Amino acid sequence: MKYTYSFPKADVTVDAVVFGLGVEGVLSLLLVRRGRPKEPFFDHWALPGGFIDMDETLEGSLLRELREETGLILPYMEQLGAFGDPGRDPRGRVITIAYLALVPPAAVKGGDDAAEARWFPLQALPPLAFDHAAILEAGLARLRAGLMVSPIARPLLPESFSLGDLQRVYSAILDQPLDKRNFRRRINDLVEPTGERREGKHRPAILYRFR
Amino acid sequence: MKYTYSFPKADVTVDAVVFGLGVEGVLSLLLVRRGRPKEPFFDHWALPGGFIDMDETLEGSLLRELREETGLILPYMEQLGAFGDPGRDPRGRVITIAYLALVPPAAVKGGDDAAEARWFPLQALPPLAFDHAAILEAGLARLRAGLMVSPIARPLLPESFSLGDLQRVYSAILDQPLDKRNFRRRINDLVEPTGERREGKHRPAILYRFR
DNA sequence: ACAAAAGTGTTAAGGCTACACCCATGA
DNA sequence: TCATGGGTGTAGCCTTAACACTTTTGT
Repeated sequence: MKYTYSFPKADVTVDAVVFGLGVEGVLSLLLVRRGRPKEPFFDHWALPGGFIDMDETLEGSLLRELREETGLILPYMEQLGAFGDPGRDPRGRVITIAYLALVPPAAVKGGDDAAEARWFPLQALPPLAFDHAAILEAGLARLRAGLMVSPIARPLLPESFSLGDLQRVYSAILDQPLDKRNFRRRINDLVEPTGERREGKHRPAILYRFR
Repeated sequence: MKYTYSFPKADVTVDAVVFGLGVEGVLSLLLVRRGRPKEPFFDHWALPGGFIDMDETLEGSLLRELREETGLILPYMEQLGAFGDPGRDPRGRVITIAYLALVPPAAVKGGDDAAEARWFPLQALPPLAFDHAAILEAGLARLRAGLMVSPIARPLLPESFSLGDLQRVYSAILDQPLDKRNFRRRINDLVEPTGERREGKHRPAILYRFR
C-alpha cells in the first residue's frame, strides 16, 4: 500500500523519559539501544518511543511502543511537549511528542533481561541519540517541579513505604539533602499511614501510602 | 510534485492562542474565520495557525502563518503542547502543536481591518472550531499561572504603564478583583519606575516598565 | 550496652492577607 | 471644593528554614 500526498509530510513520533527507582533507590532512566546498522545513531542509546499509528491517541501510541520495545506498561505519563526542530533527526523531518513516564520498582527489576532495553542510573548515562538529552532535561525538571506539590512520586514507589524511604527518593530526585523534620511536615498532606509497620534491624517504621 | 510513503502520515499544524488587550483593556483573543466552503467548520471561528513547512522550526511556522493569516508579528510565544487525538479533525489525522502568544495593544488596534481575522473579547467568544476551546483553556491557564511569578504580561502591555493600568490588566486576566496595596507589593520585583509621570484628569501616575 | 534508624518541637524570619485613609490634580 | 484615581503602612497569621535529642528495636 502506498500513500501519496501533494505536499511532503513530517513524521510524528512519541518518546518517553521513563524514570524508575532501581536497586538502592537510585533514580534510573530507561533507554533502548538503536539496533539498525543503516539508521542514524546506530548502537547508541535513546529514549524509548516510535512512530504513531493513524488511529491511536498519542498516549496510546506511547503505551504500545513501550510494550513493544521494552515490555513495560506505563502506569503514569504526562506530556512534556513537542520537539520539532528541523535537523533534529538526520533522516528528515521528524517531530516528536515527548512524555514523562514513571514506573514502579517491580517494573525496573523485571525490565533488565532484554538486551535492547536497559535501566541506567541517572548519574551514569551513556550519550543519548538525537536531541534526547534536551528531552531528558525537560522530563527531569517536570518531575522535580511536581514533587513537593503533587503526589507525582506515587507511581515510582511501592504501595506502602516508610517516610525514610520516601525522603531518600525525594533527595535522590532533587539531588540535594533534605531536612528530616521539615520534609515530614511538607509531605504530610500528601501521604497517610497505612496502619502497618515495617520490622527490620532497627526501630520499626510506620508505613504510609499516598493519599 | 508528489510525495509517496509506504505508511500513512499525519499532518502537523501549529495553532496559537493569541491574546491581546483591546479597548478599555479587555482581554481579547485573535480568531480567524474559516473561509473554505468544502472544509470542516466552514464559517466558524478558529485559532490562527496552519500546516508546518518541512524546513521551518515550529515557532517559525507559527510566525509565518500568523503573518499570512492576520498580518501580525508575534513578539512572544511559548509552547503549550501537542493536541493529537484522532478525530479532532474530521479530514484525517492532524496533530497540532499549540502555542500561547501575546501581542501589544498596537497590534490589537491594527488587526481589526481584515474580515478574516478578528479580535473577540474573551467574555464574548463565538463557538470555536475543532478542539480549539480546549487549547484556549490551556493557554489561559498558562497565562494566569505566569502572571505573578514572571514578567509574562510584558508583551501585552505598552512600554510604560501606571500601576493602575497594570492592576486592571491582571485583574481582567485573572477575572478577580485584586487588593491595590498587596498587588503593588507583589509585582514590585517585576517592574521599575521609568522616571516619567502620566498627566491626566487627576493625580499624575508614576510610570513603570517591566524589568 | 550499643549501633542504627525512627521519630519529634521550637524559634525566628519572611511572606501573605485584610483593611482605611491621605494626596495630587483638573474641572 | 469636589470628584477622581494615585499612593501608602500595619497587624495577624501562616509558612518556611534551621537546628539536636530521645525512642525503639535487633544484636
